[in-house]
Amino acid sequence: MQGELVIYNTLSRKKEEFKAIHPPFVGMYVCGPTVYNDVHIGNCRTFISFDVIYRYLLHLGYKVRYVRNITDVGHLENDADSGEDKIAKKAKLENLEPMEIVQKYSNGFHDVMKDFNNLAPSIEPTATAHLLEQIECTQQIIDKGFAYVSNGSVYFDVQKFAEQNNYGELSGRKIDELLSATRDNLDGQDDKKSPLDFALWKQASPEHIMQWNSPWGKGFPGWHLECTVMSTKYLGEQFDIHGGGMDLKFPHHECEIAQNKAATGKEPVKYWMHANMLTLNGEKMSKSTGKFFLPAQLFSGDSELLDKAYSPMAVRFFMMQCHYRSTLDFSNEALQAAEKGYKRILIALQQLGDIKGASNSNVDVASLFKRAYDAMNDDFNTPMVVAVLFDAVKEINLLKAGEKNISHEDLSALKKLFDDFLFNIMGLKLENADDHDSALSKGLMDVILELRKDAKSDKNYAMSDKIRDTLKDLKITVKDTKEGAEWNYEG
RNA sequence: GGUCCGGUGGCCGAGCGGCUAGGCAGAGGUCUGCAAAACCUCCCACAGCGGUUCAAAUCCGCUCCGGACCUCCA
Repeated sequence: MQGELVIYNTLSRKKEEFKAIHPPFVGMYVCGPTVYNDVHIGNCRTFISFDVIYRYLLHLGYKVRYVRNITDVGHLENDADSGEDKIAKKAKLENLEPMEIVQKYSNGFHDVMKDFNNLAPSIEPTATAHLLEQIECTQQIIDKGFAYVSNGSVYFDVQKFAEQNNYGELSGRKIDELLSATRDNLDGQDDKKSPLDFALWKQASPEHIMQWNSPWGKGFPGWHLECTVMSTKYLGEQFDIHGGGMDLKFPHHECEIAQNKAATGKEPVKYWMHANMLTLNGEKMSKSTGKFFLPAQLFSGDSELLDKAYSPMAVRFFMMQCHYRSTLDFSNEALQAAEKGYKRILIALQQLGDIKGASNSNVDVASLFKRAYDAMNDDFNTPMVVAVLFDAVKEINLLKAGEKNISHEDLSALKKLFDDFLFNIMGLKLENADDHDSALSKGLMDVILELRKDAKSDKNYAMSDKIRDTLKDLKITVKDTKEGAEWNYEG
């Protein structure tokens, strides 16, 4: 393979060499969305980040089972809240069945994932389809003595668990600190022994629509439980990678570990990975403040905060220019910069097809490959890969200008560099490719450019400029080069 | 309040002890009927103040500023 892959593990707070538990198989679980609303672009960043990770592992030859759940049980705002859950609320608002809400926003989520060219996960389990397993797991934790029944609900006994385990190992929290932080927040938590305890099963009030039978009465599962149950069901009690957004680290992932260890006594996950947030004016995108974009708004430009529309691939490329563990600030200026840069790569790539191989080569393609692999192996450093690709673009332009030579072998290797890293690993794809490549467009453009060429040789520049300007209005750019005129879409 | 991150050139962002990040924007030049593109050159950044070191954007301390989590959240 291509060097050693190193991954930053949140659990150890260090970069660690990646060693699959059962090579060549890799199990990866990523927390998916709760489908009570449209996913916004911040949500998408996490899934794009893990898509790249998934793609790279596949590229390295691993057989990856990628599980990403859909949370279709409506959870409460917090454990003290006894009213409706989010899905039920939304259902009432839109006058739909809760399961219609689930379907509607699941569909929307899938569409958006497709827009961004994310690969589908291997398994996409839903919480409601795993209620039996969740009830079993709850019972198991009760049997082990780490949970208690209280008034029709079941709570995880955090302090009991912490006597023998390090609760807080992932997020770096200490029980005492957590206790002091929540001291003045005790209202409505009478059922719990301690404010730190979290629900495994929650009793449903009669008006609560989404509820199921259980040994403890009618209710619904706690939020953290589904991921514990579905990850171990499909990936085993111990698996390689668990991912999610930074904001899930505590309490969600911490509770998952606790549930797993309480149930099986084993440390469930070898590498915990967390993708950082997308910010807007330096602050996390959030629905409550109204500071966020929906993908649809981004693609249409329909928002006061946007100067124009951006294509899904321009947005994806924009995200590739930042490391997944850093926050990324969203701005028109930054997005436009990414859009232009991406376009430059695509144009160079298109021209790569016209370059002829020579007998000798003074383009060091091997070193470009090495740098790209080194970057990916260093905890998926995509911004570095992008820098390498821009260096490759420069080489292409020099080749085109006849200032460098390349052998046939290196030429196909150079093409492979882009196929591998830009398309297969970073998951970019061509846009408008169909239009540009259609025989009709090509034929028409050939005719038009031929006419323009005639005008030019007659020194009828008024005519040739008119043709160029008119095409410009149609978002087709014509450039005169030594080899004749070239054309491109948009800009 | 507690815990934890981060402050890099006009903008976005890598780097994290010595070696050019990169993109976008800007300036000059080459080329060109003119444009555009491309290429060349320039724009020598690391919040502030101390310290460690032969050497610090990179390590340590303090100060200032921003953010995340501690409740549902990607």
